Amino acid sequence: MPASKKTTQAGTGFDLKRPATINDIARLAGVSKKTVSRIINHSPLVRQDTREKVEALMQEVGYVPDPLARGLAFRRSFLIGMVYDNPTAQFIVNMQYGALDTLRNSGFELVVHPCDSRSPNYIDGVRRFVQQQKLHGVMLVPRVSEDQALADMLAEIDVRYVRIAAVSMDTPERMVVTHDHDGAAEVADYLQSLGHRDIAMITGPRDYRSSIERTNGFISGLQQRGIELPKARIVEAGYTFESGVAAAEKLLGGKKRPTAIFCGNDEMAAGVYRVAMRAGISIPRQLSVVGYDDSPLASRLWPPLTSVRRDTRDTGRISAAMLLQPEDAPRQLASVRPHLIVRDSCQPPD
Amino acid sequence: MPASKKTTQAGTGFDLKRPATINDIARLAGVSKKTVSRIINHSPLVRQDTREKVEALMQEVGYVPDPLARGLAFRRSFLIGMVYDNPTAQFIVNMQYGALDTLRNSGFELVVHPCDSRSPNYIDGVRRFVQQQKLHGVMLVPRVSEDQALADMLAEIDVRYVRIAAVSMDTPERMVVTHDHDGAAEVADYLQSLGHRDIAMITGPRDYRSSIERTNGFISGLQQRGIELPKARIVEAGYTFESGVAAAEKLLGGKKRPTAIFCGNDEMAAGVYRVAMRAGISIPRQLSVVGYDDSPLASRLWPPLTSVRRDTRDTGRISAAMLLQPEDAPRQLASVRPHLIVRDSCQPPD
DNA sequence: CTGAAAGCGCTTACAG
DNA sequence: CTGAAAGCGCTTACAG
Repeated sequence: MPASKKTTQAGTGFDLKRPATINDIARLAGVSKKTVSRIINHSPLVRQDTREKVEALMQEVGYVPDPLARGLAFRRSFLIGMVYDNPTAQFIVNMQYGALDTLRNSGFELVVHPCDSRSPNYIDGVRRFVQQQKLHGVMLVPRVSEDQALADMLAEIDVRYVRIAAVSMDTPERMVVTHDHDGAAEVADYLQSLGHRDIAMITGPRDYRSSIERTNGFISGLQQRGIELPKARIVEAGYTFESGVAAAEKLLGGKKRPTAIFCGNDEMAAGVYRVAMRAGISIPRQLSVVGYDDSPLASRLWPPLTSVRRDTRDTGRISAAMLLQPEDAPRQLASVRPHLIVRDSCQPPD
Repeated sequence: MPASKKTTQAGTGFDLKRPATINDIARLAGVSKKTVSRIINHSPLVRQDTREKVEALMQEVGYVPDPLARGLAFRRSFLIGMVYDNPTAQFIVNMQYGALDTLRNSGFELVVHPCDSRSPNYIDGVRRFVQQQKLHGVMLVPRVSEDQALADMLAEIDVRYVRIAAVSMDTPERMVVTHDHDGAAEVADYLQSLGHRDIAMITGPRDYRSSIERTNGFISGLQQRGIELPKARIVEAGYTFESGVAAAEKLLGGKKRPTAIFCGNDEMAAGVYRVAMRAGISIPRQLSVVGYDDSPLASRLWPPLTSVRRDTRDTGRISAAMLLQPEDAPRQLASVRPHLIVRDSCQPPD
């Protein structure tokens, strides 16, 4: 079956079986292909009426420039890469949706590249990916976004990138900052306002910047309200459900239990729920719990989990938009702010 | 900063700043570029020693053919598209991981394309995506995989595709079948073996093939064991948590409650948990529950949910592999079989 | 088994 | 503001 074109090409007497090329447009419009090229690339060096005539023709014929040919000539493809190392599924998918929101109808497409940042040569893998595909730009999602060696490599091969991270760690035009410090501080505020004084925290791994920021934000938020978070009340875990279970067992197995626990993400909060359930500790009556991420899991749990929402889709949108901006665009750091979603997992202590 | 090559190119005296091209290889090897091209494309028409010499050189220089140039000449890119319409995040992500498992080091990359199959012109959107990018092939994930109009469009524009679906609905080389009927039948077996007789089901939407197969598989599985599933015990929902809640309220609000409920997916099972929790109905003591998907949610819930696992990552792997096979490869239908994962959400009825 | 010529559909560099 | 020539890095079609 031959490739066929649905578009009616009435008026031009033009009805090829194959897709139109820049040559067809040039011939039909009676201009050189260079002029058509200028119009494709939004060069200002085209007379207004010429531009309009050619654009009308392209519309009518359904002409779209071939990204492979353009990519070959430009020495750069029309692909945006998204590089990440195993965040939760919902986070990845939201980031992809967000990026695609801005890529849609831009002529760019999204190529996904999960990788294992603990593997010794993962940076080489990313380099091959970027260079072979001649990517137009790369989105770096936590936690690979925090790897300075990766960023250095990308700078060295001269490819644009955007890093999504809890705090700024690069030039402004390369950063989207998620302010995890503030999200955690808001939790501190909230728990204090409910009257909690003996509070604990289950943190993510200490080599994740998000984890450091959430921990420090929580500690300093409490401090500002006159509450100390003793070392013994801070347990490090691995951002996973299972590690949350283990951490909760430590915190809830002692003689004196905290009245509230803040978890570095929802998965670990689910671990706290599990332990509380098994131990017959009632949430929120005997124990208040707060998570971070506001994943779907938060509202599936019982009682529904109070959690810090991050607008991941929006983060993806913004990141992709930064990569599409012209090189000489005003360079400013982008921000996405977290905010607390209150559900039923907290109440004042007895 | 100039693009740089890390690879040492000792021995050849070859050390360009730019990546090597087919011309460099040809010149250095003392053969024509056509011969190099033959080697790249694994043509048999090359003498063994020529091949070895050139391949060694390519290795040494770190030469990789430019996919943009190859794509332009072939009139087909080295991109695989994945088209889907809003399944759960974990399902999408696993499918992507699976596809990337087989694409890794193949020279192909994965381009993602979520879409809204209820939108009137979504098929047009997919067509533009496929044609503009000159995709090498397309993976169709449920439920868009069930849309015959979409498949027809792809066949018409002559692009390879693979449909992932509950049953075969296309030529064998275009199908990966997930046998949802059998998965549901296994649940029927299991519940019957526990002694349940008054059983209910919450189904997905009736216009999803997966939903139809799971429902029919469950009904006929029960029938084979001598158990009828009355119409009143079948409630249709929307594969979402909220719709699961609503369906569970219907089933659990009546005078005589079923002793077991099979849900078309885990999200709806979580809805049953929610209603049972609120109504003080104990799972599994007073009510057994089974889900489908074996999502992470299944093991986060309390009690952990018995569910049907589908090997989604494997499905992705197989689907991508089918798209990479040569056109003339043996064409046979691929299968992925579901199986029941027993946890703590079921027990014999009182 | 190997190669010289032409072409894929665009853009860059230069000229006017 | 517009265009003719050369080139991006490959493959196809043809010839030997």
